[in-house]
Amino acid sequence: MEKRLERIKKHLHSQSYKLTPQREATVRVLLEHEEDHLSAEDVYLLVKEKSPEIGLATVYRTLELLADLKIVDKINFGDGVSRFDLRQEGAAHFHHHLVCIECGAVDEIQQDLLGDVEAIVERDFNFKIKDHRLTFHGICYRCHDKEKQDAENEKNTETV
Amino acid sequence: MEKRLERIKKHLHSQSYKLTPQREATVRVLLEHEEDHLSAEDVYLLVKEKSPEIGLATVYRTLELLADLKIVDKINFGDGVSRFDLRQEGAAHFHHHLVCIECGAVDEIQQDLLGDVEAIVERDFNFKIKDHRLTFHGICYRCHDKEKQDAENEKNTETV
DNA sequence: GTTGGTGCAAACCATTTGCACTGGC
DNA sequence: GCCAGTGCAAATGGTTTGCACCAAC
Repeated sequence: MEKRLERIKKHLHSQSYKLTPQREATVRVLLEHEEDHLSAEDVYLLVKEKSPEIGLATVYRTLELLADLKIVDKINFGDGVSRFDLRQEGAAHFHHHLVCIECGAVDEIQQDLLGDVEAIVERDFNFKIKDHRLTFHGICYRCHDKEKQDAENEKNTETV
Repeated sequence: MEKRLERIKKHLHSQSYKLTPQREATVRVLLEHEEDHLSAEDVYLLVKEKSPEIGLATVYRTLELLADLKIVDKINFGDGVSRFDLRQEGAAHFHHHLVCIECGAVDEIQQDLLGDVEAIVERDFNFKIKDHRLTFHGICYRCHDKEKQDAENEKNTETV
């Protein structure tokens, strides 16, 4: 954790930005909630728990800065808020998401699935790919299991 | 064109919605600008050219309705506005986009590239896919060509 | 003392909503 | 007459911005 913070600090310095206490607090929250796809507001509230004096605008400015530096990815699942996701270190590309349309859960797929697809796009469309966004919408394994479970329970109730 | 309008009308009727003049005007704009990835505001302005009395809220409500009925797809390229795209008739899935980070142009890929990827996701993550969003960000062939051209011109100027 | 960064409040802007009105069944 | 649909204006809510202030070099 500290190591990644240190690397982000260097990354900022390399572009003549400072890792101020506010920025550090924001980055720490992101590191501690790496799985969570937090919105700016979410980040703000979590930052505030430890550093109450910090302002919402600063969090927004920090997230924007981090996105510019490609330290985080700004993503959008179509629910009116931007979410921020730490990029895997060394990952050339954005990871993918599975959004559950039942419960809203968002799971991540780190593995690169698009190698072949990208080759096709670059060749057939003469398009130089720099990044991509891939999101699947559907039913996650939890809701899937739950549905089965509910069906079971239903059956048991009937037989009582 | 009329045929598609007719089918959309039937689609609305099948869910007990009417194709009012305002809705028809909105759908016509979408049909006439199928390639353009219009924002709600864009649609509104175009609708207004022919039907000045129409209100912005109505356009929003119509677009929302069309999205609910899966007649259009609501998409988001990360620039703060939702865009609306007519779904190809009979297309089970959303088509893909190539967004140019130089000139902002958005091209479409209709062909289905994700068959294999979807199979992997369904199997490995036990995730029932209902829809997907795939967007590539990079340099389009136009900007690519233009850069080459510019380099050429540069060279010619030098030798003059 | 200049400058990058911050906090606050106000501004912004895409989208949604309340409400009175209307036109077709 | 009822009710879906509409237009307008006001409200909403996430995000950005203006500005005074501060802390570090």
